[in-house]
Amino acid sequence: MTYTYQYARPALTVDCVVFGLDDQDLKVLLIQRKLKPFRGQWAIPGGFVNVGESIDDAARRELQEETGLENVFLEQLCTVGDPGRDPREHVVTVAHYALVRLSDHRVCAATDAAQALWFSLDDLPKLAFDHDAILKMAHERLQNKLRYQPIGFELLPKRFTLRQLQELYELVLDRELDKRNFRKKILKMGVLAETDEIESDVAHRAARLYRFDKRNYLRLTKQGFHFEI
Amino acid sequence: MTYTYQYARPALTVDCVVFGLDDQDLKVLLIQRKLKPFRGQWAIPGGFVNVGESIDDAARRELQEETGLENVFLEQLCTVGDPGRDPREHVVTVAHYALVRLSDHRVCAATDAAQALWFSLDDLPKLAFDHDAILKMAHERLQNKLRYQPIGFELLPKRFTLRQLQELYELVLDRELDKRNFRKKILKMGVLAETDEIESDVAHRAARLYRFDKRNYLRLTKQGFHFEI
DNA sequence: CTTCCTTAGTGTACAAAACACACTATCAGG
DNA sequence: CCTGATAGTGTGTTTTGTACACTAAGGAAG
Repeated sequence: MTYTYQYARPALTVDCVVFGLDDQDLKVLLIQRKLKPFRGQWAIPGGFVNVGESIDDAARRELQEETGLENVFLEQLCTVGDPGRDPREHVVTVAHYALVRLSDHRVCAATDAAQALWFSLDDLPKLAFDHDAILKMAHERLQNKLRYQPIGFELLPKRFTLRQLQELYELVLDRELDKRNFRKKILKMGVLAETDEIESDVAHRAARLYRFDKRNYLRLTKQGFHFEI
Repeated sequence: MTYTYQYARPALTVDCVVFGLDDQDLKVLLIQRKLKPFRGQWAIPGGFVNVGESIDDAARRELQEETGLENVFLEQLCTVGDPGRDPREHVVTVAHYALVRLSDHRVCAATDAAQALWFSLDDLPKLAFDHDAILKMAHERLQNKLRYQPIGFELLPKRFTLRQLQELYELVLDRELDKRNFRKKILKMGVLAETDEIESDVAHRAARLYRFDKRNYLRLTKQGFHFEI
């Protein structure tokens, strides 16, 4: 079965840069390509958009098929379509980025890919296509967006300590933050809810666990509140 | 001549929301469609991406063909591809937004469109496709981006008064700003260069003309400076 | 030439937010 | 019960934001 059109069409794909936080290291999930071109090389997960499928659906489907990930934070990044970026033909891709709780998604099945592995951001292999450029854009977007949108929580367990949250910000923004000022600021916002639990299995005083109070965040946002670290 | 593929492909288009500032009113450039579907209805300019053409090139080409505009500020907005958005078939579009100096581009030729006209944002006609949603997104993006990127200058003449600049911000952000605080803030940034000209043809004291000092802005940015109103 | 009208251009006091900084409390483990 | 490690807390200083009103300049009209 083939499909014929009056004019030539670029192929359309979706790709997804998946970030995860692993014991104080920001990682990216890469897959090893099973098929040509760039067979055997590492790449960010992605694939072709089906006709009749929305862009968002396609991105989630491909992510699921290639890495097993579902129900994650996923957002569009940008669309790149330089004619030479795929050696086969003109392929336009809608790049996305995703944030996952590594604690929830320890294992990564890989049906369409040879394997899927987490890589530290400063120890990346050579990537297929222009995926290094896409990854760089995704990282910059994450750094920017983290400052003025409460998306960092997507990288942490549902319940986290203030220290974990601070370390996340220090890691992604790449600068140290003052502990007291950080706590003051984030607590005053009113977007964190104290839980009645404390952390366990630590060889020192256990810290209180908090959760992101999304309901209250949305309420505040409607009143003109603007999240910012 | 036809083109045949092994799998069905969505069609790929680019669209562009063009903003212009006309004597203290933010306007959008719309074209009246010559062809089906939505023939005769108003739409934002756009068209199909050619194979072998980058997304940015396609957007600029379509903008030129349908409105005559060239060398304008143009940036990607987002990509939408819900299957039902075009009645003919599955069409994915990469939406853009552009900012133009109305003073420089008074006339708007229209080769591919029946006509092109500027509409005030609060007096829009019914739009073809999902262009109302795209336009809304573009407007929100403009409002947000204007605050932390020096893109407002793209809407003003090359040389402008501080009052014009302030009015632009008041208009787009939809709130009043204090004159003295605004001038203090923007001048202290060091991204404006005083020219030796003053405005003419005004029935009151003429104001000094400034220009955006892009070179200095880039220099400051490298040193960690962050533009913000 | 004088007056009127309209906008240009300027500074200060107060409030709020950001920032720098160090000690005591708690808990597990040996 | 001592050690080691992190939790948790407040204050003073600096910087930034905000509110606010008058004089200067120049064209228009008489």
